[in-house]
Amino acid sequence: MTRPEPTEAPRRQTRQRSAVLALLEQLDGFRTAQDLHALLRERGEAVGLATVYRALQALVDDGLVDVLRGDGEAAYRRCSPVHHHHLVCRSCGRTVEVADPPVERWAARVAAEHGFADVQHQLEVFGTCAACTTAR
Amino acid sequence: MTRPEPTEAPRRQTRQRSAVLALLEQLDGFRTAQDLHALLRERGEAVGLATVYRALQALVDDGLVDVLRGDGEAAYRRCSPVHHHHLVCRSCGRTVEVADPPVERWAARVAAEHGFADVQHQLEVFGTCAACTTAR
DNA sequence: TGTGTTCATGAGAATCATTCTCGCATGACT
DNA sequence: AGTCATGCGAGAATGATTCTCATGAACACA
Ligand SMILES: [Zn+2]
Ligand SMILES: [Zn+2]
Ligand SMILES: [Zn+2]
Ligand SMILES: [Zn+2]
Repeated sequence: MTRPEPTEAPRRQTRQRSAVLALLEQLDGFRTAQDLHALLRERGEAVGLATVYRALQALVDDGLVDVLRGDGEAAYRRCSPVHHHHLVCRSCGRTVEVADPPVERWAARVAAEHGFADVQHQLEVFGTCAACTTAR
Repeated sequence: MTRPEPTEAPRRQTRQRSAVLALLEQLDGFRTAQDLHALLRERGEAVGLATVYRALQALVDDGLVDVLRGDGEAAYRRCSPVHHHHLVCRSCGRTVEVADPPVERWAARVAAEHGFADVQHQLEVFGTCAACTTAR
């Protein structure tokens, strides 16, 4: 998924980056950069919007955060570093990480059958969680 | 995937919409709206950019075209109306439609296990096609 | 702890795809 | 042909993301 990164770029520890990561740790769903920016401001840990974007990008590069590109804006979530997919509530954003070994093999096989190399895949499942279903 | 559409909106046939669909029929990969707009202009079949976007949106609504949201811009491709996924060359855009019954069942099952309803999923496989691999 | 080098920050401008506005043109139907 | 709802196009507007660049802060080292 991520490249081998021969030159591990040094990452400087700052209040802002810590704040972004700490906030993500407390949330259990995907959130947009703008949402996170607003939340940080509410909590007094003000961080510039551009910096939020930069911090998120760095976290994504480091494999600590997953990004989901929906219709308009991208959403970010603190995730485990092992390969997995998501089951996302399209109403409240609540997310469950799910693994599926079969689809991993399937993707590799079907790609090989068609002569494709350097294969990646993306799989996301969307639905309405139990809480949101009963709440309506 | 698509909503029940109680009032099937009538779709008026115009030169522009026909041109967009005809162009898509000739291409075998995903193309952005801007690309299609440029191609139409080159071929003399000039169509306004806003109209290209509107035509594509209509085609998507009608299930004739699939849309792929990459990093920045959305890409469109004439596709068969039956449910399927894509194997896309990340270099030249060439695309193969692939079906995978197992993942359909898996998605439904894992969603149910977690209490999620009204489930959808999106699965795309990216790679470098044989032609692009040898060409480099 | 002081000092210098280097990278990070942030406010606002810039970018860029997409959508909206609105006056005019053109399909569909009688 | 006549009516009328729709579609068209040029340009403005929108909105998320990125860039600019002067200032501030981390970090390595003495
Ligand atoms: Zn929910
Ligand atoms: Zn996977
Ligand atoms: Zn290719
Ligand atoms: Zn499927």
